[in-house]
Amino acid sequence: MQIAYIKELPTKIGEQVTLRGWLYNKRSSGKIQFLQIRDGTGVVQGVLTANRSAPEVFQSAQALTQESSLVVHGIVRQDNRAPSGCEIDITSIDVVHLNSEQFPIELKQQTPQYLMDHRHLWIRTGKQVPILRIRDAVMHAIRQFFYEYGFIATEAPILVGTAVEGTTTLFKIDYFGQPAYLSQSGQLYLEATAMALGRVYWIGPIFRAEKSKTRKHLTEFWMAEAEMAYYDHNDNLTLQQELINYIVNRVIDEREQELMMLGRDIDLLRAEVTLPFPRITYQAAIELLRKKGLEISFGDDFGAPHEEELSNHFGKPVFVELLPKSIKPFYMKRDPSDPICVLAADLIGPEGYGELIGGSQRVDSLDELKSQLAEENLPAEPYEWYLDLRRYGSVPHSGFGLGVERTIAWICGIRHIRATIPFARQINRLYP
RNA sequence: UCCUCGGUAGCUCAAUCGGCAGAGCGUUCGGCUGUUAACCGAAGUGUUGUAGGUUCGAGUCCUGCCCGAGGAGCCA
Repeated sequence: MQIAYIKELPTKIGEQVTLRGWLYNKRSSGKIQFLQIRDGTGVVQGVLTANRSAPEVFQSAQALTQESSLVVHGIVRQDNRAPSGCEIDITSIDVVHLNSEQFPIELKQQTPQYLMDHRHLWIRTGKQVPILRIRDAVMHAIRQFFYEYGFIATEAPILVGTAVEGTTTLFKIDYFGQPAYLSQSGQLYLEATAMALGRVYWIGPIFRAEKSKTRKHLTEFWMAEAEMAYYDHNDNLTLQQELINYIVNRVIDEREQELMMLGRDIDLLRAEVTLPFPRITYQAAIELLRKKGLEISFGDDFGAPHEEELSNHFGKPVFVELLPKSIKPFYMKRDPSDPICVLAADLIGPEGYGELIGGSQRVDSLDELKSQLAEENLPAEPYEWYLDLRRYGSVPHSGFGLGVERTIAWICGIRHIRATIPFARQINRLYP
């Protein structure tokens, strides 16, 4: 008897198969039992009837409890009543582990706190499996995109001695008696690697000790960062929109069933990522927002209502570019035609998912970098290695960072970012 | 750190003006051959977050504290 995964059952109609998984749910009508079996690839309904199944098999099935693990042998049968188009007529069941205690997650509504407290079990149920399968596809699509474009996968350290942007709060740790921090960005290191390898990327964990308490923030999250030698601001934006377009289309191809289980409007998603994405200068965005009655003036950073308004106005991911230097970090290159602004852009996601990407062309001259460090009151010494990149073979270069969890939340159409990662770390959440 | 709302059975919630602590789900038992969060019948389930205060009487009103949710700021 062949071992099969639930996802591939539609191609095995009429065949005898063995499934290895867990009991998701059970419904029984006395002489007929419906067993919802899951194995991580999907859910299928197994059927047992009193007069066709062996009595001992029928009886053992009656004793099964939610989330008990089992190996099921049976024959795949096409059935239009089943959501996946097929069912399995069970011939025998090997119970691997019968749960004697009640499974803590009910297939009903529960509070976010309860579910997050039981995250290790919650991830087995409902929408959590499709979400995590979509996360897998997003991660894979990012790697595939960069691989196809000839980028080199690289790494940046997680333990660092200096802050990248100075402003953001860092997690401080003790490193053999000297202070160290958990990285809030791999960017500076990727700039160095890009000078060695040309075009590089990585997907790595990022740590921010901000006491943010919103649906868009985690204290530990994943960022896909890329850095490209000889790319200018425009090259940067072109690459970014192609990446987003690629990710979304790949996920639709590979995880259409999961998106439908989440009730995602796939046509809308497809329409949102048609190229090119709109581009608006910061200056024009301010004017647009003021025209719409929002309070904001030049030099202000966007708040949530501003992002949402821009997002709704365009109905697509939108680049806001040429932002004031005053609200941006020291490493961004000034716009030669308007030195108040920098050659940077934020990509605001549609449907209110906030900033998906932040990127910029980097300062490439030593003097300029030194003076911008001084402007931010940052000491030069810890950045000497970074300054070296401008002393030896400096070239124009650009890069960006993509927030992986926000991207997943948008693609899934789920409101809160905490469900897009197996174990979210938030201001009041370090367990499980 | 700030603002708003909340904490009652294992879970989700109700409890009118301050007057006997309730229901659904889950669980257990019984019934049902096509259920999709199955359904029907029966049973058990409480330190009302916590510490005080007001009152004949507090889940309900007042104060402090704890915890949570949403949002702000900051950001991806």
